[in-house]
Amino acid sequence: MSIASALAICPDLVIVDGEDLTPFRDVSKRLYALLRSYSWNDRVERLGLDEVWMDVSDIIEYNVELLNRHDLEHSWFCLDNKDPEKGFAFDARGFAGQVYGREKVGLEGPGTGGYEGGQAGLLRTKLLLASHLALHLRLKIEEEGYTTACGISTNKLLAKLVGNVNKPRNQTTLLSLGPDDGEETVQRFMGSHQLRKIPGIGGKTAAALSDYFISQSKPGSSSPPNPKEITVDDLLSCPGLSPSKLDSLLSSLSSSSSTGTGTGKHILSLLQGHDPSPVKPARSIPTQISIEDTYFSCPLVTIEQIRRELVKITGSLLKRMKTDLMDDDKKRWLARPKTLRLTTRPRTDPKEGRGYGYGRVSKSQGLPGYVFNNGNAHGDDEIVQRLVAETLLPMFRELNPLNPRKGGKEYSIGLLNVCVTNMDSIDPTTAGGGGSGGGGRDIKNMFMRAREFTVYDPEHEHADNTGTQPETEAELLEHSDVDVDVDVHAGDPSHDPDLNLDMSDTSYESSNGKARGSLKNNDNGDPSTTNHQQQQHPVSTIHEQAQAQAQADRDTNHHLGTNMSTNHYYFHIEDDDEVWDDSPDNVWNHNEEEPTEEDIDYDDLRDAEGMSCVNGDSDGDGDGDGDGIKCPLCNHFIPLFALSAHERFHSMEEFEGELD
DNA sequence: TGGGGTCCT
DNA sequence: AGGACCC
Repeated sequence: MSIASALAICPDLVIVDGEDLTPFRDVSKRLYALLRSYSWNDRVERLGLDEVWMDVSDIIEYNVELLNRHDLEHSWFCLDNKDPEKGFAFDARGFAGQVYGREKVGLEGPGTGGYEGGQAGLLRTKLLLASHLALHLRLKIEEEGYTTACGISTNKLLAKLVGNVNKPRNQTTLLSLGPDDGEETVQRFMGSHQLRKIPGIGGKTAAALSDYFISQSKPGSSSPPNPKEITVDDLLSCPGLSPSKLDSLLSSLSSSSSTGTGTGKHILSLLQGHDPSPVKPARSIPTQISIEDTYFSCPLVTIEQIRRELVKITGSLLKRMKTDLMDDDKKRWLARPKTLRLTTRPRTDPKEGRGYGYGRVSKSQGLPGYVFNNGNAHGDDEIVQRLVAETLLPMFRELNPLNPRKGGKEYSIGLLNVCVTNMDSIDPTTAGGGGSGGGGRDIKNMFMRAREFTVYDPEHEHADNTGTQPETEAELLEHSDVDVDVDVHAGDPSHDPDLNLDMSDTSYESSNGKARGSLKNNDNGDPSTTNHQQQQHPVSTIHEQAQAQAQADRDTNHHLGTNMSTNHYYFHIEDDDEVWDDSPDNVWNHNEEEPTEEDIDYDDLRDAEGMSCVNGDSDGDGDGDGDGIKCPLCNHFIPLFALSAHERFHSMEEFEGELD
């Protein structure tokens, strides 16, 4: 819903100008640092503010060796290969959390493909260990006051997707266990997804694929397929499907996908659950920093308006540069962007709304060196003014050469974005000036928040081929004529012991049934996850926590019926899942006593620096998206940025005696 | 409809 | 410089 239509519905709505994402970034940073501190290989990749993949295959392999199959119940998971005491006890007879595929069985018992069950057994063992590691990490994050969801699998794609299966505050391991089972499980899992749900297949690609499916299925049969509901299975059932066919289908898209796709071949392998992309090593320096503002409902028309906005934006940008590109003391730049980019979106006619990025145009230029001159007494203001006057405004005029159709000398600008990029990075550990005192072993200056995680085995990275048989020479010659083989018959999964743990954020359920939005476990005394117990009984408690949590999840699901969302508060949730259906009951359980205003702690709702949110866009087409909560008082969806304003709104109501 | 990001042409 | 993808 646009702000304009929100205002139409609710004229009293107070709109707060400009979201400040700083609090989100800070939390993100903290949790990312936490996760990173557990990694042995620093392969900890983030996506957005709230997702992380971790490649933990090294940790898993180490711990496979440690397993004592004669006493699985009392296993020890070692978190530090130099300190055997660092770790946690767990029960290796079963998986932690939920499992997709086969029954939920552990390493013992008949027909489990058990501990010594060959390659499949080994993979199962690794996945099982990863599930326990995932639980451990998730509990650590809960100690910080946040909840997560997590997927565990053998590559990033699968881990991310399977993390959605038991969405709120839970984890799921995708059991893909070898030639006899693995591919079946993976294909069954993948096949059930709508095309658009596959990461890497975005709106354009999904539309093209759907069109193709519809064109193919038309002659024969039945009901008119809804493009959005076409599944991977549907598409794969098209007889004529081949990589080259897909290539031509997608050729009109100038480029495809971020996963390095673009080719039909790649898309096909995605559809089969293959994803050779490695978890990228943690990066301390972003490749780009940008600040933008939109003026959708009230386009900027005068050059003076534009100048003022550019000053605001540039001021924030300089601040961001200092927090993200300087060392802790703000003494030294760790990286200097070399390029400055200005992007605008001339407001187009209402009809032309089409793409989300429609009409964006940009210009790049060198970033003047004076930007890095610090220590100025007047602060940044001079720098900002100068940059706007000397660089940004001229760029703007180039971008918007003449006055638009207004007839006069007016602009009509719906968006401004200022970006610094092309980082010239100064390696902190080798930088001349520096801290002799201690190598940069401090990771606290990283960003991140918690969400996805992965684990895989770099050693097998070359066997990219989950997609294509590692067919020796055929592989080498492959590029000569790529298409023919549609049946990218997966390689032997047991060949591919990559583990991929995907941790994704979820929700927080108020533990006492009272609708308080507190994020902190410690605040509301949730007994199952307190620090205290964990320290007192490290061995038994984590397992108990797992059990308790699993039981709690079952209870929750049970008494809530099929709708897991009731009476949950969601804190930063994924974009595309069905958890939210926007019906009012989703957030507020009418069976619960209606809260009075005193019961509602807006600080808590906002807590975590505003991490609370509700997913709005479940169809993934970009509409209705936005983070926020449903107000317990009026049941309206309140975007995060408007939360405090909304709170004020109710206080005013109360003040005026209109409430009640 | 928002305020960011990444990678690939 | 722009497009496609991600949150």
